Amino acid sequence: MLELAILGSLAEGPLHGYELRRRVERLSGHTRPVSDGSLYPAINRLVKRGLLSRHSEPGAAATRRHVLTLNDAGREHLLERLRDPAPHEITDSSRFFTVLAFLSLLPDTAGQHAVLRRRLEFLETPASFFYEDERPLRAEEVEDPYRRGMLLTARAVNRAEVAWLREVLDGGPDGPGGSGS
Amino acid sequence: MLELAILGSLAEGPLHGYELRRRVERLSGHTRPVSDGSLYPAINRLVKRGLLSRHSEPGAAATRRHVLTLNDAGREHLLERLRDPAPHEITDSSRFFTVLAFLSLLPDTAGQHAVLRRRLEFLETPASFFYEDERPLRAEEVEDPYRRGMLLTARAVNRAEVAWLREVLDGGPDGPGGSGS
DNA sequence: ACTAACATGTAATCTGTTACATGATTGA
DNA sequence: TCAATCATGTAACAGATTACATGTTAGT
Repeated sequence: MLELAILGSLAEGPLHGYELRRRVERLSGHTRPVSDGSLYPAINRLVKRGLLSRHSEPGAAATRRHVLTLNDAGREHLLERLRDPAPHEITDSSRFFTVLAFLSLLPDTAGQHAVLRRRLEFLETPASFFYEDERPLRAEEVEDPYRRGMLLTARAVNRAEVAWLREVLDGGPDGPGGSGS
Repeated sequence: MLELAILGSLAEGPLHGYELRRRVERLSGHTRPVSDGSLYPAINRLVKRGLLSRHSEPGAAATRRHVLTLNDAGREHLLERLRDPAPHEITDSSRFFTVLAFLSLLPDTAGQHAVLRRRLEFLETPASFFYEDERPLRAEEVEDPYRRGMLLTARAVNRAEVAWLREVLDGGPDGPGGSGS
């Protein structure tokens, strides 16, 4: 996931590691710090795979900087990942949000909407959080007050995201269905 | 985090691994599968640390079962973790929800509310998601439609959880402040 | 002199995933 | 007989964290 965030952040322009870290942290609202020990090895993996180019530059205020550029192979790889996210990138909210942050990079609205539809479908699937033994769980039947809170919060989250997705997909100002699938 | 979920699930009664997996998966609304490769090693770590006791039992329909029991040391460890969660267990929603699922195990309302207050304080802290360069980010100024969606969804989530926390902490039917701190 | 921000890395360790490996019972 | 469910584990690998390690520049 860090790798996707790195590739996406570099799609907007070259950055060096230190600045890249800030961009990636901003994606999570600065709630998930990115450590040196995960950032630099991730960068090196991407360079080794030929997705990023690295060239040195005299540091602005300190040691030499390594400016990272997303090359053609990297851009292609990024677009493929965005176009066809893995199941857990649809299912896990924090991963999905990383995909969403860069979804505009896909050149066609149809491709963007296809991803949003997968998320919507997941959110509307019975059998997850709100379901217990094949039937919907009602807040009143959860005796534990904190588990009730989990349920209420999860419902609110679900409703808000579903409403937004529906609006974008067929109620938005661009007209229903976007470019279609 | 898996370990906390295991300890918490066993606090309600002894279980064998296979059943335990289902309980743990239920906590995430069945959106995060727990693999054998994470479950059994985690159980073994907890047994090795002396937090769980394991005794064999003839399997109901298959191989022998290993019934796991949370022992005194395990219960004590669990209560300590619930009473004083690590920073990222307050900050990271999915981790916080795991804590929340078992928070009722803390014997005093004051201790429970202290944890909820930490979460509330975090959610109300400016400088996270909604903030950019020291000032609140407004949805209208986010040009990217998907990033705008992230912001709107995140706000809705935040509002719902803050409302629930405030209600529990000082507007709930138990009266303001619980047992106080 | 010291601290913060800039700047990049490695090593040990932890936690998790996927794939591999085994084996019994129940129902179609 | 074949698939599903029950039941438990290991091995290889991936990814992240913390701590360690180094070095500059700017401000107090």
